[in-house]
Formats: sequence, C-alpha cells, structure tokens
Amino acid sequence: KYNGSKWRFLEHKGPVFAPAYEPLPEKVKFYYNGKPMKLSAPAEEVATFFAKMLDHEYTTKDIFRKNFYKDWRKEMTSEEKSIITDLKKCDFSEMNEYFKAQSEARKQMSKEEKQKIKEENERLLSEYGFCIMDNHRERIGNFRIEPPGLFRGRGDHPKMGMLKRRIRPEDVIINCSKDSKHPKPPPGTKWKEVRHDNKVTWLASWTENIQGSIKYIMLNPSSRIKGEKDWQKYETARRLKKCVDRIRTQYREDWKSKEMRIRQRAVALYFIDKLALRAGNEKEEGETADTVGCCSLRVEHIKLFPKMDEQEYVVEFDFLGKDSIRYYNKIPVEKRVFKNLQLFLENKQPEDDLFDRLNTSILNKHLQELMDGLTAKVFRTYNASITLQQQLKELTCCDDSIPAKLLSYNRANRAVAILCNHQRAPPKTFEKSMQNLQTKIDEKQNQLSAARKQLKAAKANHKASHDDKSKKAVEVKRKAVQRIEEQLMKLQMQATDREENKQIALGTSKLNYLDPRISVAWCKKWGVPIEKIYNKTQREKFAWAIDMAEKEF
DNA sequence: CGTAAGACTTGCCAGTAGGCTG
DNA sequence: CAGCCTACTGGCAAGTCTTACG
Repeated sequence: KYNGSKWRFLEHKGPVFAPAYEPLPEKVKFYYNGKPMKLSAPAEEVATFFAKMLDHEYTTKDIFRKNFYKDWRKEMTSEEKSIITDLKKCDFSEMNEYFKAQSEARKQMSKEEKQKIKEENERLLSEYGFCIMDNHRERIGNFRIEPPGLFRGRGDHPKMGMLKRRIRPEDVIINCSKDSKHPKPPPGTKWKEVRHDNKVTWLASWTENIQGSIKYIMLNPSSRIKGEKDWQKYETARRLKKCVDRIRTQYREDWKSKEMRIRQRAVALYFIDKLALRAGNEKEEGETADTVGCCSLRVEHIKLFPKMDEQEYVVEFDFLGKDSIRYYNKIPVEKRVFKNLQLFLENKQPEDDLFDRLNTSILNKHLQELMDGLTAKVFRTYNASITLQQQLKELTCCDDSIPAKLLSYNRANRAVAILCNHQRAPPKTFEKSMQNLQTKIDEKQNQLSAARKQLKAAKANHKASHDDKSKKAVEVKRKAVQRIEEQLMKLQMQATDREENKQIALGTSKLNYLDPRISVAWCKKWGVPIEKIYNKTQREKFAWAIDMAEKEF
C-alpha cells in the first residue's frame, strides 16, 4: 500500500442531523399520580422516548426503568423534579396512543403524500448521500446522525434505558481534504472541528454518550475503499490456506509444551480453528452485557466428559457470544486437548478465566509471527470460505435444475452459518408463511394431477384418431405437465429451504465471510444467474469479484 | 509493557418499499 | 387497486484489531 494514506481528495456535504423535537399537541397529556401535568420541552421529549416503547417488554425491566428514570430526571426542571418522584406513578399511555395513531395515519396517507416524502428522501440522498473521493462519486453508508432516544443494548445490558443524547454540530468532527469545498454547519452553528486526515476513511465522527465510544460516517460497501479492504481480507485468508497445515502441526506440537502459556495458546487456537470461535477480547465489567469469546472463556462455560454416549473426550460449550447469542456445542476433542483442559481447570472457580495466561493480544502477536497479517478472525474467514467451497462441491449435482442448485447453494451457505453460529429469532410470521407455501404446493399438486389426467385423455384420443391435430394436443398437454412439475418442484425446494433456515441467518456469513469469488465461480460453472445468489446491493458490494469472474476458483 | 482510544468489521433486527394476489 | 407478504435496507450495537500513550 502507498504510505498508509487512504485518499488524496475528499469532499462531502457533511451529515444530516436528526429533526428537531416537535412538542406534543396540547391535548395529549402526561399524567402524574392521575393528574395531568404539563412537562417542559426537554423533559417531555425524553418522556416521549419512553412512551413510544411502552409495548416493549423491556420497559418493565428494573434496570431499564432505573436507568431511564435517572437520565430523565436530569432533563427535568427543578420543579418537575420535586413533583415527579416515582416512575410508577407516571402515566404515559395517552402519549403512547398518540404515537400509535400517528403511525397509523402515516400508513393511511394518500399516494401523493407518500410520493412527496419519497421525493424528499431522494433529494436528501442525492445531496448528502454521496461524496467525492479521488475522482469518484461514492455512496456514503450512513449520512444521517443517529437521533436521540433510549439506549437498548442487546442481551442483559447494564446500560439499557439510558438516554442517548442528541448530537449537535458542535459535537461533530468533519474530515475532508483541505482543497475541497468544506461542508457547512447548519445556520448559526459550528462544527467541533474540521480536520484533514487522509490516514483514515471516515467523513465525520462524534462521541456517543452511552459507552463514550466514537461513531463514524463512512462509505458504503460498494465504494472503492471498502471493496479493496474486503478483497485484501480474502487474500489474507487465501494465504492462510497455504500455510494452515504448518500452523496446525505447530499448535498440536505446542499442546505438549512445558510452558503453560504456550499450551493455553495452542488449545485456544485449536478452538478458534476447529470451531470458528471469535478471539474474545476482554471487556470492562458493568459496561456491557456479559459475553465472551475464545480467550475470555471462563471455567463455567465448558464441561468435560471423559465419556459421553459413544464418544470419548467430549467438551460441552455453553456461553453467550457476540450480541448475547448462545453458543452451545458438544464436541469430541483429541485426548491431549482434553487432558490440557483438565489441567487448566485445576483449582479454579467457575468465574475464573479458562485461559488465565492468555489474551487476544498475546494470541495475535503469536499469529503474526506465524504468518504476516494473521489474526484470530482470519481463521473464521478462511474456515467459512473453505467450508462453502467443499460443501458446494459435495452438494451440487450437475443435472439438477436451477432451483435444486440454489437449494444446494443455500445448504452450503447454511453449513457455514452453523459453523459460525449465526442464528436468528424465528421470524414472527414464520408459521403462517410456511402454511401459505404449503397451500400453494397443495394447489400445484392438484393442478398437476389434473394436467396428467388431461394428458392421458389426449393420448387416448390420439390413439383412437391418429391424426395430426390430436398428436399436437398430446404435445401441448405433455408440455403443460412438465411445466407444472417444474413449478411444483421449485415450490418444494423453497419450502425445504425455508424450513431448514428457520433459526439460521445466512446474511452475515454471505456478506462478511464467504469469498465472493467462490460464489461467482460456482454461478459461472453451473450457469446459475448471479442475481439468484446476490441481490442488487450485494452485487454492488461484490462488484470487484463479479468483474474478476472465472469458472474455477 | 499494559491500558485506553481510535478505526473499522461484523451482527441482528425492525420497519418499510414494492411486488403479488384476490 | 387495496391489502398482504416478503425481501431488503438501514440502523446501530457490539465485536476485532491497531495505534497512541504514559
């Protein structure tokens, strides 16, 4: 790469701010202790955030309510503070109904009104949604600044319910090139800073008040700068492929090391490689939900079974990973790993670290020595991509129809998603949509038997008359049967696919782990149109791979 | 060194646009 | 042509890893 600079020229219009708060109409009242009470604008705004969430379960949770109440009080006038002393006595229901009515009204808007809003959005997008980076007009990923609201973390988050404050121009740092037309802050305001740092890719940033972390405005995945990075990531994974055998031999050797830290490192790496676990950085206690990855696993997260059913040396994993998604898996491991784990567990409490001599920085430093650019997450990318490739090879039958091939593709994708533990909550409408599909299949089946009957009749007719007309009729009917058979099969494939996908999310692996060149090559090889695999956005993101297109990869 | 800040990737999900169907 | 359904998109939280700092 050229001296670490990410661009030479960068020009943009700055971010779009959240719309200002619109006070509630007079008639919509907040009640305290049964009596109507007019709130000051700042207190009212925060109250509306809570009112909008009334239907959610988390507004009943203690931590959520406590955090909300604490932050809400900060927005109250001293008079309000003295009156409002108990959240339980607050009645937001009228506000809640008002917002429901509003969203109902939005749905009922006329076509013209909807059209107008759409046009306004398009205008905003064309004005603020693009930037110029090195001679290219590029799409910005997120050009809107996050609106204020109540923070809802995932899982059991200690900060749920806290007020996410409104971001003002004075909070925002702009990054652009010196010689560009600088974005103008809204009238009467100033940016926090305008800088010209071409060592980074972001266009604007601000500090968020919940975790104190920085949020960025960056480019869309279709941009050159993101695409190149993505390509680089897969190239690193390919380099790992070349030396993975050596690395595996090495860590197996390290299981026998005299040094505890090396054994721990080697066992952790084995898990990362075999199970595609995440690295597992340390987290600050009390700041986030209690989740772990490989290096931060605790004693309480694994159980050892010298014998389980037919298998020996089984390890049971049960922990919450990223986004508090549960990882549950029972796997047989090699004897040496098992013995090492027993050793690591000796004299420890459930809440102690399993790998007490290891953290991600030690592990990554070691990986860096094994291969340039190697880190823990490269294993996830590598194993995901190689699994896709193997599964595609195994599952694709050359004389399958396109729908059958697509089912194979999705199954290969699914194998990866399972490996990476990419789960989803079953869609709320899952049962119904499954039923709908079944109805369609039943209908199609009836159609098919009807068509078959007709074909039979046509054949009988032809046998009797032997004329050209009846022969044609047979052909027509035969075609019809064939067409319906195809349609039926397609529906059945869809049903199978959907059923198998109930709790599995394919999107994340498809977007972040699977080398798109594998998929593109597969499409080429089997004559499957690329649109069947990637939608428009995905094709834009993977344009670099689609352009390279070869039959083999 | 260890720790914090900074930059960038990965992750799930709710809301909605737009296609389909009765 | 409305209502329904689905696929997509955007939102933003939560990871990983690098860099800066004392």
